[in-house]
Amino acid sequence: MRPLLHPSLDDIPPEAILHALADPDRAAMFIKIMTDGCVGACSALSSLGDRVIPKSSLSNHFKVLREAGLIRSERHGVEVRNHPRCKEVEARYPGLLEGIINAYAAAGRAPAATVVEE
Amino acid sequence: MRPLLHPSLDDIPPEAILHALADPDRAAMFIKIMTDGCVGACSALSSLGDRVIPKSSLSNHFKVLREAGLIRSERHGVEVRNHPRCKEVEARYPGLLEGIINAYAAAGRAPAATVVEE
DNA sequence: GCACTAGTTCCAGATTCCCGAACCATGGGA
DNA sequence: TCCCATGGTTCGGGAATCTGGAACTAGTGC
Repeated sequence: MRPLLHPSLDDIPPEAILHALADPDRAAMFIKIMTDGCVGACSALSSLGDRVIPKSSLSNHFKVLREAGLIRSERHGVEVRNHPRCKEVEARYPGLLEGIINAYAAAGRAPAATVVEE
Repeated sequence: MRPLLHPSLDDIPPEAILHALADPDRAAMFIKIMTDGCVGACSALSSLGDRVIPKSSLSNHFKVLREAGLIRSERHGVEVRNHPRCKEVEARYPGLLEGIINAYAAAGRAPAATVVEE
């Protein structure tokens, strides 16, 4: 089990964030992590509409979000807790997250949410 | 030669725009179209840094941008002119384009530019 | 008609994505 | 202590997507 990577926002190019959030499932996961403040991986499973996302896909989605600097994952015993890194992203790319989250909200796929709070 | 498609912004989900701009080449192309106001496909070829992008790839990139509602392409004789659809995008997804363009600018990959002007 | 330019389409190889199966790590019981 | 359940990761292979060269089309001028 290799350790969880958390690159600095300085090392993350814009396209990594765009690519991570260009997938509706990942975007939904991230929005949930953002609004809830903290989410365990499997807890997210049940909540993404009625579709069931396989564990391996979920795990991979979390990895993509993590390596795009969007979330921070910590192992707590047997489970992993995921926290948003909104403030850091906002500091590096002001307005980016807000624009994206609002876009999903405008498309009726996310609750309208204040972005920068963690 | 099939006709050029220009879907309404209402039919374009946020992920299509994110996906289109998640590619650095496409983003550079779009930023050039945006700042210049209008760009022919082959003119963009020479200007993307020192790398040479094959015509077929360019053509495909333009198609992706077009189908993401980001540009409007018109045939004028032998050449195609591409115009940005910033206003429409902004109306549908406020702040999205600005966030993305500023992010590329913050990463030193685009000139800082005012977004909504066409 | 012919040649030239601008761009598109086709297709095959490379790359990436998806997800089931197998695996690992931790925290309880019995 | 040994086992098992839980929560997650890794592996591997088929599907889907991306890339770019070659061939093609469409317009323009001679």
